[in-house]
Amino acid sequence: MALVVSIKNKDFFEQVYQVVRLIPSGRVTSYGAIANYLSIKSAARMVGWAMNASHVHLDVPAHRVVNRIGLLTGRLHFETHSTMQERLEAEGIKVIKNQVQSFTLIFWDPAIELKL
DNA sequence: CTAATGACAAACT
DNA sequence: CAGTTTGCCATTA
Repeated sequence: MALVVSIKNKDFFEQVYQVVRLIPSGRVTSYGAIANYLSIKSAARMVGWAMNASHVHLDVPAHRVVNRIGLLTGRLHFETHSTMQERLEAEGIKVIKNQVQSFTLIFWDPAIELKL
């Protein structure tokens, strides 16, 4: 299409999508954790950027990705401002005021879960 | 190439 | 403790 975004950027985004797809149901992770796993720890913003483009990648459960304190900062980018929370609650994750409850308990760190 | 932006994060005031 | 500033790095204009 017209918005095929240049040509090669996929490389970076694909890695982000791959990790996000591996997030188990009922678990969440943070942008920074994913960035860290991809060896770009200081570029957590890039992960969020990839999520923004993930709208065409329906396999990417972007709702399981929140910021470092478990806040659903990306909810505004979903279909509605409540889609993200509803999907999380559908997986058994309690969300109050856009904040994931027991965040540290359901936090899924790829650097740890996917380590060799 | 320069400047601006962004679904973050850590440091600072 | 809440709000502001800076760093980070890829993408876009």
